[in-house]
Amino acid sequence: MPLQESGEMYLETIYVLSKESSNVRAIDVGEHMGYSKPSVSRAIGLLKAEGLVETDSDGFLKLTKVGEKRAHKIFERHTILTQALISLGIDEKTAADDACRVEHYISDKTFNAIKKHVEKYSK
Amino acid sequence: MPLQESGEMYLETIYVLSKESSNVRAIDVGEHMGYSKPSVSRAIGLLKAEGLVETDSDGFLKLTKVGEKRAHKIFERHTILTQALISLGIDEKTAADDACRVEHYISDKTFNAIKKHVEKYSK
DNA sequence: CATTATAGTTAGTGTATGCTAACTTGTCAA
DNA sequence: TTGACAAGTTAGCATACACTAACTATAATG
Repeated sequence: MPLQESGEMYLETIYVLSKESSNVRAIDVGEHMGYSKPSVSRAIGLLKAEGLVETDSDGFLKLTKVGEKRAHKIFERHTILTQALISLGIDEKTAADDACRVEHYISDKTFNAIKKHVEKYSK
Repeated sequence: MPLQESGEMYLETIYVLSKESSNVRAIDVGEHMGYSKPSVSRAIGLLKAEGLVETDSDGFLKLTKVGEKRAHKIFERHTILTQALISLGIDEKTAADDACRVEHYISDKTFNAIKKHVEKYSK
């Protein structure tokens, strides 16, 4: 099943927090996203049901192989889109905010084209 | 109140259909969007409550001044974004589809930067 | 060991937005 | 005039996703 924007954001957050620390809990996800514990609990339950996230033996959140791949893809969209917007002269904050929404809505075709464009320009 | 994606899409559809014919009814909006009559009825009720749409004496849908302005803005985003994506080499259909989603999520800053970029390139 | 704090879950609410079923209303043709 | 169709509305349902309140379970502290 394709994730909605909401699910993708939770997944991406777990991915980002996992890069900073390998001990990521639901509460950290909630704090980072500004959501309540029950919202996070429910969302992570759905991600687990999709086989994207697991809880390890110490109770920390881990992405599965599939989840990792999925999150990586979303995160790449985020960074490339942000970069693309910055290169158009947009301030970092606005670029990141807009990228964060747009990343969930564009097709692979469009993303790849933007990516190529960014790579060409950054050389 | 800021419209959600849904409301913006209804408004934009009324705007587009109004350019083709001045006799736009709810049923036409529904057919164009692929939505049922009750969904359209409810959505248009909300747009009326926001003062963006009215029914004229013959029962046809008309945008108010404010609604027209709002719709025009959304439609401009749609056309410019589509153009921007096409100029990146994306096929028309994909460009239009992606633009149609993205148009609701980017800030004015970002849109204006993209617009400038498109205008520079098309010269 | 009891108290307390922390993390997580369960239960139930609210909003947005789609749907079907069924009703109303108005027009037009036989 | 009646019958039927088209447009629109009302009522009620489903899903997604946020919330608060309140519970459980686990760990830390005195």
